[in-house]
Amino acid sequence: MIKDQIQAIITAAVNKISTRSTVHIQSPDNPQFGDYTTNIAMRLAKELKKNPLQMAEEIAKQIPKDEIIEKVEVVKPGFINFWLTKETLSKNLIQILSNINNYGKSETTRGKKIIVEYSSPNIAKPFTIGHLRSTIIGDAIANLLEAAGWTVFRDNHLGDWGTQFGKQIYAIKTWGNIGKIEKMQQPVKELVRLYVKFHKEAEKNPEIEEQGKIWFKKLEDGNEEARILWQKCIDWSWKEFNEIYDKLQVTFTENDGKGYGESFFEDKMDFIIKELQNKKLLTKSKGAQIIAFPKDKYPPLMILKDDGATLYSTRDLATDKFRLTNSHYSADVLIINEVGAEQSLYFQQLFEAEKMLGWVKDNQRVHVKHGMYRFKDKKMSTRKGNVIWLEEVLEEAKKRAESLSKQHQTDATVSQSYHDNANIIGIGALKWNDLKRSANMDILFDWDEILNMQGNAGPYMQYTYVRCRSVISKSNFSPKNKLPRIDYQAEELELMRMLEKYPSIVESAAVNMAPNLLCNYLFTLAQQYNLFYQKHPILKADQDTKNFRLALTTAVAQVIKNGLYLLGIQTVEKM
RNA sequence: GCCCUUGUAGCUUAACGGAUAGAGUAAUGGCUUCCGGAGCCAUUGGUAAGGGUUCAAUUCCCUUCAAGGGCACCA
Repeated sequence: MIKDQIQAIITAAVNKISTRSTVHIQSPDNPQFGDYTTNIAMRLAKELKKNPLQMAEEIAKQIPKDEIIEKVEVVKPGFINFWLTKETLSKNLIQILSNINNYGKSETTRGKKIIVEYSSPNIAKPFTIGHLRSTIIGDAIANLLEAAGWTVFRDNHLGDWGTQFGKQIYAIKTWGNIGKIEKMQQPVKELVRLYVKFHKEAEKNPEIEEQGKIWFKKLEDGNEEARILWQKCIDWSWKEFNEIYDKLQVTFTENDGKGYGESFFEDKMDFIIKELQNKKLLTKSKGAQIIAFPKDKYPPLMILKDDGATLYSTRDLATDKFRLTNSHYSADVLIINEVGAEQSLYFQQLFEAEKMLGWVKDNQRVHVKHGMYRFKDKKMSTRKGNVIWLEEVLEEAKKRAESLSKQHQTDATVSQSYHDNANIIGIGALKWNDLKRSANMDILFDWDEILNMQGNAGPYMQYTYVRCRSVISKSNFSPKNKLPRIDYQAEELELMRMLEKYPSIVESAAVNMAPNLLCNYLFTLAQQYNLFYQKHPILKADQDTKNFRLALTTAVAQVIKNGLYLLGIQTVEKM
């Protein structure tokens, strides 16, 4: 990509003077400072004890004439700013038109393997707005990494094992009616009701809590009744999950698209315990088996309960062992978990344990954290039955998208296509809202907030795309491999400069695992296009100008569509 | 008690140690001959407080205050 070329040119120039510092280039926010800028002179000036401005001048002199650089400028404290030639921007536009999918891919990450684990809902628990974050963000990150050249494995670490099932089984046996649940439209709702009841009753009577543990032990020991009930819970849950993933258009690649749930590792844990014992990492404490960390870096991590039953940590270790040793992946595969920030400490413990085991190197395990949805007053909690079901949110999303169309509909066809697309637009609004901010921020649960349809919102992006398409469809424009030479308007030039940044934005969103970087970019691009659109006629312009503006519009549309696709957001052709 | 995260306009938020802190929303006032008003333009308004490091701090360090999360038999 062009950014790499600029970087190479400047690095070569700087190396003639000193090789002590690596050159970083960035795109300044303010266009008056050029397309790219570097602060290398100021950093070198310090090391070489020279005047930064002089240093900058010296470096600038070393920069050879190049066909992609129009102008080099040295500014105040010691910035060196670069402008691209119009030919470069124009050629770049043609590249976008010819093949957006391979446009500007980086070679540095090509083929590197990475496992992205996301969504990971729990069986027999509600698929809430909370799980939505992991699903949406994880999916977007996986897409971004793929676009940046990685080989991505998409895994869903289903919570289909654990003490909760002991509780669930006890609850179904005590207060539930299997035949009745079987016939229900939404069996999971009933399972959750029973789960909530369990916790209520357990507060009054601690004996019940014990029963939960006993039944999980039975399940682990292969008790037939326990196994049957457990399997039923899984089947009931999958019915619901499939519907949701379908609506959200989210998919997984591992284990035939179902992901490796915790129960897959049920028979792979003994091996882990043995390895831990052999490496003398297990300590007995209050009857349980724990990993203690040197110098109490972290609190101890429990591996086995006092009754010998496993915990999530045991299963997670088995999961990662599988990933690191299975030939499907590779020993240096990067593993990232998109999981809520409240599990930060746990993941630090887990990663530390894996390092102590000698399994992974630094930075091979990554926890991508996201903040939680919060109510103003109370906390969301499955145990207390205090949740927002995702289905409810998806329904509301659709309703809001529809009602907006009623307010503004101009004719019957627009309205009709709008209703057809209400789902896509509603879900787009929901996804965009989740992706547009840094993931680690908490989101206050508020319908108007999460289903925002105006301004910096999903529909704004989709609308801009639709309008681009509409303009194009009213002409018989088809992309050519040469653009007419015209005098660019300021808004046009700015759009061309922005378009050129797209590949490096995708790369940095991928590397930083931060889809919000792409959202920021796409929104600014759409704003810039809308500004241009209001100011300059396209179809009424003279032939050359019209062709150029149509090419520009097509490129913007391609980038928006491609960008939204990477975010997991669909576009529509009419709305 | 200890640990982690977060404090930016009324509200929701952006900013890779860099240049004049950028948006959305709400409020007010404008803009529909044209390609689509889910839009565009303008105005008002901001880095929690106090120190420090740096040529340069919203960003790094320290203190205080505030919010959220976590700290072994849940995940």
